[in-house]
Amino acid sequence: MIVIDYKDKRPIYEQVIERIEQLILRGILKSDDMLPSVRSLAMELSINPNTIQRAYQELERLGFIYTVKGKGSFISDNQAVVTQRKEEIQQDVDQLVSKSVEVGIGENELIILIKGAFGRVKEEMK
Amino acid sequence: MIVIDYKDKRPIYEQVIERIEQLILRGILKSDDMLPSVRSLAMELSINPNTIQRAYQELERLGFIYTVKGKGSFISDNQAVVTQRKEEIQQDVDQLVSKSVEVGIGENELIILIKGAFGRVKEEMK
Amino acid sequence: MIVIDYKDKRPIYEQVIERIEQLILRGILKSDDMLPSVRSLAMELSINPNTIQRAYQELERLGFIYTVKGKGSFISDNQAVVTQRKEEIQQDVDQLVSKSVEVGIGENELIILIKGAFGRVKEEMK
Amino acid sequence: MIVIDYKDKRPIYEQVIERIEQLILRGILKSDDMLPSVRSLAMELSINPNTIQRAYQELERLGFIYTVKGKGSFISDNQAVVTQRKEEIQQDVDQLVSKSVEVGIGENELIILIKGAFGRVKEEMK
DNA sequence: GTGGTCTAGACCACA
DNA sequence: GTGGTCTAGACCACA
Repeated sequence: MIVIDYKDKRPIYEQVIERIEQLILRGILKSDDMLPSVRSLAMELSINPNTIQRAYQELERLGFIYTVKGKGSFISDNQAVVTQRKEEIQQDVDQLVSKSVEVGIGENELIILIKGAFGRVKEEMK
Repeated sequence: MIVIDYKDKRPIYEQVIERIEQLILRGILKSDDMLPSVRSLAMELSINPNTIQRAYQELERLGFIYTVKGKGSFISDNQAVVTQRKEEIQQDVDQLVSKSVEVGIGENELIILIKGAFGRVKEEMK
Repeated sequence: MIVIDYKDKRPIYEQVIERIEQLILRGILKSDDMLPSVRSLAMELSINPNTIQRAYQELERLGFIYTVKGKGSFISDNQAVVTQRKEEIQQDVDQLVSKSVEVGIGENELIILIKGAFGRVKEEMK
Repeated sequence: MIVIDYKDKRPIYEQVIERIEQLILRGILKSDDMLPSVRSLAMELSINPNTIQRAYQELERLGFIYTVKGKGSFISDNQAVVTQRKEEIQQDVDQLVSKSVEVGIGENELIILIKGAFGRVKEEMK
């Protein structure tokens, strides 16, 4: 389920986090589902256990998973990811608008770009 | 004109690049204007000349400035920055839309967020 | 495998880049092979790690290697080097022909020079 | 007659040398023609007299001009430039062939590229 | 004066 | 262990 792209510039632990968030978003991992153990996932992906450990710690800090000593790590609440992502999107929108204004792209022009991008996504889904 | 933010996580050389791009975008630096010399800017910002050197070399690679050995560095074409930024915006839009679709934000909802952000920008400018 | 020629006027980092490109071209370094670490290669060649670092970063920018933080640098695609070299050759040919025309060397005369050079290369290979 | 391109990466003195060589090759400057004085050319091009001085010294070293104290600098022999350029071309050909062999471009393929480039030059001249 | 390259060595994030 | 950034300072070519 989780794939590491070594040609991706981001650190591996970030990729692991994002992939797990995606699996939660898509409903593949649901509340109270158990995650693979640090060791088994590290083995499966052929990466250092420390890296998985770090990813899990970060996911716990974000409130997306919880850990029960001696039992393992579990998905805490799939809604939390949605909430956090929505906040990120709000920030992305603000940055995008600032950047657009800087180069003279106005509200209407940007909306056209947005509509175009949605059109493409819909095409792909067919 | 150029300010370094030590709380910013990005490397100093990247901040320098971005600040100079901004000065070009805003028309404060125009074609064939001479940039401060590597050494003088390093002194002014109290950072190492190598760091400025790296920023300038990157700006040259991007085509935003050109360098004449023994003379200095000069703004090459302020239009080049606009063009590159517009390409970045196109990419940002695509990413934003993908991310929105993932959490169930549709076209209309996203456009409302965009309009809101533009409204805020206009308020600030007043 | 990599040799620095201190009599060569070109900077060391450029020589390192070219040598690595050659090793890729000759198939000695293949896709996903790990390059020596910045530090170890620096030690081996008795040059500063920063200089190797610069060479590797340039190779990454050119798309010939990719880097995974904390893991190392790897050959990305040996075909990319061939493609880029072929573009260079096209440019070299154009320049050579312009230069030849300037001194009155025509098509047939230049082709004779080319054939002579190929003859010599074949001799060397025997 | 002489134009400096500040966006050219080569040092200014080299550009001056090349431009003068070109004027000789094209027969615009002929044997014993007087060159402009160091000072007047520096003024005309708005560059440092040291730079012109260096270019003239280099041209003298190459045997393309000669200097008479108190009189000025003169074209020595327009044939000398042709001879030197032909030697350069021989070297360029050797390098080009080596580079071609490295990427698997053979004699026939390279000749086709050469013919193509000559075709383009002829087109331009029409 | 200007930029370009390089050394020596430090500290950081990441695996 | 790995690469990434930065400092301090030297020496070079060029104008």
